[in-house]
Amino acid sequence: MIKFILCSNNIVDNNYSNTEIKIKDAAKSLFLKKGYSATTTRDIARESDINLAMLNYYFRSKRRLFEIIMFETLYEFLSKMVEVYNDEKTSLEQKLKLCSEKYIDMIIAEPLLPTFVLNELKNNPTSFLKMPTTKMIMKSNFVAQYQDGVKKGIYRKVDPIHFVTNVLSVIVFPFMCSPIIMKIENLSKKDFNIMMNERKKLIPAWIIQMIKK
Amino acid sequence: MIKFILCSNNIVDNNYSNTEIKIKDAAKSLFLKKGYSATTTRDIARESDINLAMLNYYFRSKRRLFEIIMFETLYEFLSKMVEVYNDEKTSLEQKLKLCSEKYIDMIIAEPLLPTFVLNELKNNPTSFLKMPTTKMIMKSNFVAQYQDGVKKGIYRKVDPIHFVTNVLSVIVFPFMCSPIIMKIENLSKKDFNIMMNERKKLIPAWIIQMIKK
DNA sequence: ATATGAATTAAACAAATGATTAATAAAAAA
DNA sequence: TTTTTTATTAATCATTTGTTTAATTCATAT
Repeated sequence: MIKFILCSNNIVDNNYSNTEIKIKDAAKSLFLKKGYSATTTRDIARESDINLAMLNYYFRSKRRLFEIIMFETLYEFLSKMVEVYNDEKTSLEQKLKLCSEKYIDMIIAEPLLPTFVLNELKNNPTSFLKMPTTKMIMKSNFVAQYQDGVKKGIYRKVDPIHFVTNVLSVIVFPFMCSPIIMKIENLSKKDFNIMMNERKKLIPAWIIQMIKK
Repeated sequence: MIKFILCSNNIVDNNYSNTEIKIKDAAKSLFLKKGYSATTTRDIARESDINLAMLNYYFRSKRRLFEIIMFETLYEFLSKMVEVYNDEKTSLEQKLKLCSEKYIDMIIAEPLLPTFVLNELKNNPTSFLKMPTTKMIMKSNFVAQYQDGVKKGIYRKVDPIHFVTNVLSVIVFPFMCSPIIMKIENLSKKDFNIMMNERKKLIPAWIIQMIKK
């Protein structure tokens, strides 16, 4: 029998088996590290310490297992993002600070995620299409507050998509370059994370300077 | 007999055969589109319209073919980058304008390159290690000019690695998000490129605002 | 024209891979 | 307990994949 769950650390009622989680956790780890094609079903079976046949028993195929993991990962990630963007109580500047902190923490916890997602997305943009949260970003309180600032003459006017793109760029891209940055600056993984943590304070200031008149 | 050449559009003396180029061009296109693992030798043979055995005849293995292509691609890309950074005649602000224009043009011409490189790099950082140009960026005229501006009190002081990272982030990252941006903004590929071309002018201004006191 | 080496081809090989099967063990329901 | 459903296992299948081989064609130099 095949069952569906959102993710291993989920609140929803779970009567799923233990091996099902073991498979998903191992598969997610391997997919993130090596990508879809380079990960074999035997890799997953070995890593999760289950019998190879169990993968097909629970998930029917490697492709389906991948799609479930991709969906859940995206959903979890985007949900957390939208959360900050839509907080009614915080100002734009507070949001910038909050999302820098939160996103950097999130990516430090799962540094392979951005490259993985953007890479797999390129071949199969449909996964993202299904995400309800995707389009919400441009209609978020965050964007509204920026546009409000433009109206009031506080901020320079520019298409909000540029604004949002810039914020995400300076937050996410450095992680995708981590191998390069670590190499040219001779940093350990720990050093690199310190550098990223520095950026939590720097990024909000940079963005404000970028948009302030 | 196996011969080595830098790239198909190279100046160096070429007595390489036609099929060798055909293989490399097809392989590069496929590797960029699907990644190393998802690309099969038969894919490459079909795309380049050569016999499967010719791949091993000229390049000995898929892995070696990939590494040659990766090296050449990186070399070409980084060379062009360093070129702008080290121009003695231009000011920092001019360099910002020039590199925005040049890099955006480069990536529009080969939009899959950044994601491909950063993704494959994650598994195999050695390819980048071999690049002589990598470390040069931090010792470039570009960085020196920024630090000079800091000394003169014109620019805010921050570790140059942050400065360089930010510039590259706002230039490159949007391309890596192109599927997402196109989706949430309902853009065609053409529209997206128009948006990227807009950024050629915007980015230098943003960066200056970011660093100027 | 002929001989020699390079280029090309079709066929095949061995290993890897996604998936299935049939038998067995464990758990749940009767 | 017995029966029935669910979970697990080892073995196997059919393709796919990277690579090689042996034969053949092509080009060039003698």
